[in-house]
Amino acid sequence: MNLILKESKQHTKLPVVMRAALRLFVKKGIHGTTIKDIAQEANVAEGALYRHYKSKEDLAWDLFKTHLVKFTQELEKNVLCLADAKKRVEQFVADSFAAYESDPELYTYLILREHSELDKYAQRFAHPGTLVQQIITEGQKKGEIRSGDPYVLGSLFIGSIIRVAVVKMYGSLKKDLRAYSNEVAQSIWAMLRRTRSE
Amino acid sequence: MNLILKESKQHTKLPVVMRAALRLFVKKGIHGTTIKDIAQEANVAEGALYRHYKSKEDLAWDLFKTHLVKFTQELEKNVLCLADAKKRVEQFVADSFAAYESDPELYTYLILREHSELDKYAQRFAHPGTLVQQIITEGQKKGEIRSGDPYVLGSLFIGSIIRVAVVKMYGSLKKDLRAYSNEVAQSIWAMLRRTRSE
Amino acid sequence: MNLILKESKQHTKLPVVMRAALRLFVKKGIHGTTIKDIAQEANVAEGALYRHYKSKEDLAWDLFKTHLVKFTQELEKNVLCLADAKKRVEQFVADSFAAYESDPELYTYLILREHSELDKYAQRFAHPGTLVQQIITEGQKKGEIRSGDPYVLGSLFIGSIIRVAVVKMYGSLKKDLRAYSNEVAQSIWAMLRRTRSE
Amino acid sequence: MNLILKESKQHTKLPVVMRAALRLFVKKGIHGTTIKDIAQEANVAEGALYRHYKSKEDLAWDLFKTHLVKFTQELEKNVLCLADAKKRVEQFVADSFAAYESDPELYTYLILREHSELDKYAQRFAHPGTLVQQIITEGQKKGEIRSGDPYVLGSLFIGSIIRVAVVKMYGSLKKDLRAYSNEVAQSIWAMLRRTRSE
DNA sequence: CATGAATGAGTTTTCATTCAT
DNA sequence: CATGAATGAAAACTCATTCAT
Repeated sequence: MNLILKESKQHTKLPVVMRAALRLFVKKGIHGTTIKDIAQEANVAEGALYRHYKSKEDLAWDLFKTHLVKFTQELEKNVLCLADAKKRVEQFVADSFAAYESDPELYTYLILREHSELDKYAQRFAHPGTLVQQIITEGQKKGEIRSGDPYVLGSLFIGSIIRVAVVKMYGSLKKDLRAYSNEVAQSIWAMLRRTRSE
Repeated sequence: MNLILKESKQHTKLPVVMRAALRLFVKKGIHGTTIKDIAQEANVAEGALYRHYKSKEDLAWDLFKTHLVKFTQELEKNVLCLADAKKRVEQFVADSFAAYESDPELYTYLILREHSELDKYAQRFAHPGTLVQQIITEGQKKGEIRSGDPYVLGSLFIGSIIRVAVVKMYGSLKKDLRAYSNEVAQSIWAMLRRTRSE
Repeated sequence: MNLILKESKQHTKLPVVMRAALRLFVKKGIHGTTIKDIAQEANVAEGALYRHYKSKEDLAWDLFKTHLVKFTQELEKNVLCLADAKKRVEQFVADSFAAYESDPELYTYLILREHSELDKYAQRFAHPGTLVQQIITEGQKKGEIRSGDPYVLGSLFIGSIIRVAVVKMYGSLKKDLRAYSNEVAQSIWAMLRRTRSE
Repeated sequence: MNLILKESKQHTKLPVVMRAALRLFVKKGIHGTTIKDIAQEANVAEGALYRHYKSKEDLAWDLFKTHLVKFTQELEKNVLCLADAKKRVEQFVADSFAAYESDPELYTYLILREHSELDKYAQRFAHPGTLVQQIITEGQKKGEIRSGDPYVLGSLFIGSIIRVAVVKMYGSLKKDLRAYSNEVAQSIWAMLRRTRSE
């Protein structure tokens, strides 16, 4: 039986080695995690990892890319079918928080790594930031979203979401993130919407 | 002559070794930077670093702690003397962006703090998040800021600021961050302020 | 194949790395021996040592402790079954010299224990000195051994044995130490036994 | 004022740096003691040591040689003027213990180092072992001391003395060593003297 | 296909010694 | 002469990767 690709029982979808690596990457960082650490956590021999991943970096990158791409695609699918900018924001927030709660470890990894070594590679791929830019520029064209540098508006949008997840991760927020979806979406919308004064 | 603690010419205040380490930590990460790298960048021998820092981790942590504490204190000094919540938000944003522009390398380091260890220790020290909590809870008491979980509101507040800086750092924002202070502050305020409907 | 724990051919019982370390520790001292030295002497890579020993100190201490404990246990087994104090002394000396000749390198290491740290730890373990105290106090109770501070008598006992081994080690004694067992035992007994005058 | 050669106040005769080095050498071994350690203990700059000693090894060796030679000469002066073997043994023991008590740190150093790196150099110089050999061979010629390998007899003689000092050093003997002089000398003599049966 | 001991290059760290002040 | 920062060579130690079993 293939020990490496066997799906771990505790969560859906991640092979045991990926799960082990993920847990450790989140806890100690990619560089701070050794192959030996991963092998022990996964109850697998060190050498076995190399049958499936070219290197530790490969594993880290694969884990990052695969799930960021997947998440981005789901987000696009759910968001772009909506016409209304406000609805899009609400959907984006709801999906993001739902994704976080479906696998906090995984999304913590995607979020934390977003500011790091992996970032430079990430630029090449579709990621939620791209979708946010699209929501904003289309919303501005339609007069739903106020004028302003789309990167600034996008930062308020994405920064808010990321930070809520980070604070949850550090334990200051006790409830399931989905409980905050509406409040957060309304707040973000308050920052983005066109006001009378415009 | 003390080569290590001598202030580097290119920026205010940072000793040459700190400056070199900072530059490399931001570019390649703490783990990705070797002692040899730092020594070369600073034009000193490797061993010289150990006269001033117990280890590389010690240097990284010292760099982080010292400046985060300093920044937090300045922020508190400038913000808490203001009574009005809106003014406080404006001052907080303005100071944050001014700080970033005074030394983008340093503030990038403080923001990214890639090393998860740092976060753990960071909990023990005052940091801007604490101040944000204070602004929000005091504002709520005085009826200036809308009700809601202070950690959620704080996340929207701080997340927005951090993200703007990160996006600037990656090059998507071309202007000096101070040019965005007012816009960002107003956006954050739009989201925090008590609305008629309450 | 485990190169480290594989028993070396030249002597009984010691893994090759232990043997190599032992030889070098005796010749050049613990501090004077480098990991590289040991690795070369044992024909393994430097890194290989760390799979089995946490550090050089760990190896040195393990080598010391393991064999001192083992030697002490054998000594106790052979000595305490004898009732007569004189017989016990004879057995102690004979066993000590036999042990030395079975592996002069190893027993030289145990005797020299140059590393003062070792002594500190050594206090926690049973060692031949403890047995000597027992022989003396029991002998005094039974009137076989003269009165006097047991630590003084024990020093005469153990000091004599150690010194004979040291002198042999330095080359001044040519014969196998076992050839001197009887003479040394009788001499020690002459120092310990109760005399008429008491 | 010369800080290095200035005699320390706490004991007679040793310059402060020697005293500091001695204390540390005894506590942590020569290799375990760094120049920085010595400089701190002596309240002197690191570089200052090199004005008086070529190197740390030089200092260690100088400390060893000077005092071992001096002690040996005093011992010879006091012992060789006596004709009687028994008297010589008594004098030897008394002088040895008196020396130890006059400066336990120094004599501990001489004794401990006797089994170590310094030993190989020590062979070139007169040391107490040589005197012991002389006492024994002359005593055998005159029929005062029993026959037997002089190195064996010498080992019993010297080993006993050294061990008593070591045990005192480790704290098991509470009284001043001079209180044991007579007992130890008589014991050694009991073992060396010619018996009727010969 | 799994194992885990061994490798060895790369890193961190130490510290005796030098030397500018 | 004293100082102590700097040097740099030599250690100690780490760990991704390989490979014999």
